[in-house]
Amino acid sequence: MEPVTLFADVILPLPLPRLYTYRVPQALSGEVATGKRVIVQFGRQKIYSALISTLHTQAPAGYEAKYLLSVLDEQPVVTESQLEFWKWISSYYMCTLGEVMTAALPSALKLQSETRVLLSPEAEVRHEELSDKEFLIIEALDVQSALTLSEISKILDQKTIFPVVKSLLEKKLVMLEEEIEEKYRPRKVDYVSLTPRAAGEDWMREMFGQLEKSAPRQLDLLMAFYKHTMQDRSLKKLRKDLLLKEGGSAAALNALVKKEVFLITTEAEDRVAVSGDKEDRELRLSEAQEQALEAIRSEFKVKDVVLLHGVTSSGKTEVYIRLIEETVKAGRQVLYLLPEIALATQIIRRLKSHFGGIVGIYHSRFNEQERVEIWNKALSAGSRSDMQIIVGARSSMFLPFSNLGLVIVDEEHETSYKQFDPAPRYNARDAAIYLARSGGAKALLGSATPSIESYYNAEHRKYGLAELSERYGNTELPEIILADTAEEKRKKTMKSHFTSVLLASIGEALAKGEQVILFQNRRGYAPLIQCGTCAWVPQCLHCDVSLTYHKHHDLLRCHYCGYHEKPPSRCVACGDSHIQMLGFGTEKIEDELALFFPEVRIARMDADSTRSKNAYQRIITDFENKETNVLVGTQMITKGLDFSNVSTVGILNADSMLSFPDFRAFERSFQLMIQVSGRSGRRGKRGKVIIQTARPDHPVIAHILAHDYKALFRKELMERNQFGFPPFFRLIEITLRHRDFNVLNHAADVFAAHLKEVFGDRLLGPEYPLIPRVKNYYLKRVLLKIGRDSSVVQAKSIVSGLVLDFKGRKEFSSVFVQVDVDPL
DNA sequence: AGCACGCCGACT
DNA sequence: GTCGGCGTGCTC
Repeated sequence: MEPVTLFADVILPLPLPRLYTYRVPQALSGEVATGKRVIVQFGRQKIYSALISTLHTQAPAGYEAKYLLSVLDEQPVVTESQLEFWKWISSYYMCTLGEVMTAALPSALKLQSETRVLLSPEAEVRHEELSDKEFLIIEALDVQSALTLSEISKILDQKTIFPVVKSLLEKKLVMLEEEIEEKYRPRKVDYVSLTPRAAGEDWMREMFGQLEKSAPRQLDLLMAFYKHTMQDRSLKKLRKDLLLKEGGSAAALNALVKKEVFLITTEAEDRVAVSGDKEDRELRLSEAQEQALEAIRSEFKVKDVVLLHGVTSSGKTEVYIRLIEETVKAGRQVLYLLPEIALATQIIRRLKSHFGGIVGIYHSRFNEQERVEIWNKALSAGSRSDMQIIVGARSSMFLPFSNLGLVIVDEEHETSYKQFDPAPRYNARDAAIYLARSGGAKALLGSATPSIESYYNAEHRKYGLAELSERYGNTELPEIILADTAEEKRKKTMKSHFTSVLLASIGEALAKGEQVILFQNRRGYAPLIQCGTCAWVPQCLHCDVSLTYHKHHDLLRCHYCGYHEKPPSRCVACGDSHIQMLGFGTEKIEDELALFFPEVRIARMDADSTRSKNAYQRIITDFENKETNVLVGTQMITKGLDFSNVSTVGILNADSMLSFPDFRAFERSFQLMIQVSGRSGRRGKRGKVIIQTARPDHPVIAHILAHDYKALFRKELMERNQFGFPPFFRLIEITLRHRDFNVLNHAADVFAAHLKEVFGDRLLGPEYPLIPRVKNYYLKRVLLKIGRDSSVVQAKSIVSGLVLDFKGRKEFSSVFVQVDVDPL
């Protein structure tokens, strides 16, 4: 029978809109399968690892397909249902499958070749025929057998190296090689065991005698080995490094290997081996928690998604643990999503102590090797009890689940669930719901301050709803006190950025040995420095933003591109030396507080102070252990932290949040303030929250005072309906980007005009965003509002078509078009 | 995303 | 004159 030729449509890890078709060589036709990685050549020389999306026998028309070079995997590394999920993300969030693949696969599974230049074996170098540059390369190749293109670029100190390489190729002096290598390497551990010969007692006795006389060090080593294997008879081998640590030298060990006493074997070892120790503490639910749990269970009978609205410190985690337990018992996997994993050590600790070794953690701070191991464990978890529970940040939803039973999205309102850059610009909360549905699993969203969208869905019975309105241990909700900054300014009772009310409360708490959290949603020292005479403000060279002053490094810094410069001693515009600082950030609060309370230990937690790997953990531990008394921080301190001794929380500037120019500003302000407030008061003691504001009668402040989420929800809903925002309308935001201001403006006008033809007044813009220039690119933006009654799918396909058309036009081909579905 | 081809300015 | 800059188009 004539064998049929197979063709594979593959996904390349590149932002390309289509799949590419390769011919499967007969020899590999038994090895290929959907979800396996293959090596392909793409373009003139580059080699990539691509992923097989589909196999078929349809030879492509119009071009000759290249052959696949090899198949990398024995078993698929991506499951069919994952591919399905990838396709959904790519169509819903309007990005390419390659972009999804790039985000989803650990990068150690994505391979790319590097071009290396080698000396040709038949090369006859005649130096007089070489240019200086060619000579430099040949000379370097004498020392080093191969050079990468970037190394050559360094040697020549120039970017364009191809002409030189090309000329060397033509002279047949060098050749090119594409090097690709598997990045994942299992960790190897050496073990020491006895050779079969050494197991015989007579032989061994003789050996002892010999060693005693001539090689005491070797004898010591042998004795150390015996000490362990005697203690535990089942032990046949010892880790080499541990054995050597007990005082043996490598030389002695090698000698014993040579004498055929010891045998060294190498085994692969897990990096992410999880300890199985769990504390089996019995989990006791309060009556309220039991009721919530029951509500969730009964809602799950009729709904796939349930929203758990539980006030701060109502003990949502215990409810989650129960549900996880039930799912695991039923033999299914659980995905527990957290907005930012680095901030969730407390929750992980609790899960680990309850479930032990079946909890796997996956997040961006793990190294590549560890991520591949977790990936592989999850792949095989269907059959084993490994990694039944995965805790992770948004990227963990891309792991290969085979039998997902429950997805928990904790703090579902958090904006960090949305990936902004690069594509795929997905919202992990929404994608998780799709993931759960498609796998027949349930999804549980939890929050003390649900997003308006989720609560709306719950009210309209799209989701089920469960409530937990009582704090655990019956602690009362904190007392909220308003401190009117406008009034205190008038009465001159304010000290810098602190009202007398706040200062008094801080002093009171500290005197009682209690801890204080201060929240200021702005990092740095002063967001603005300004010339007192001419109002000149230093700006970033690459972005249209003013620079923020950071006192610690004495630098003005751009929070968009990282540009920084020394602060000027006099005004650059008028030469006056009267430079003022306006506004304040966490750094300044920390500084000033030290003046009012010189004996108090203050810690600061923001993006600047947690840059190093363990800084975050250290700050938390110090605060937990009461090494520090006051914690000053940005929104970072609102996420998933439980402290038992905090009695007082201060919100330094509520107004800056409320006046943020965005339709979600009120929702976001409410969420942030309620969440920080929730950090105060524990163990039966009522906490206290001081909100500093110049607008004490602001409606959002009133909702916070009353702890009334539903009132905020109603009010917001009315506004959203009136102005055409989610949940009534879906948004698609399209940003155009170009180096040239005029090109950008023209492009934006043309682009918007096209969209307007179709969408009419549902299209807003083009407008400059808040920051109209970032990293030397000018930006312009249009916003598309799609009503609930019209088809989003259709709208998206129209937009995609227009974008493609637009990109095809020569004058605009250099304009970057970025589409963001459901932007935040 | 790379990477090659092709068209214009500052230098041997 | 060419070298080397970057804009444009293609990759199965």
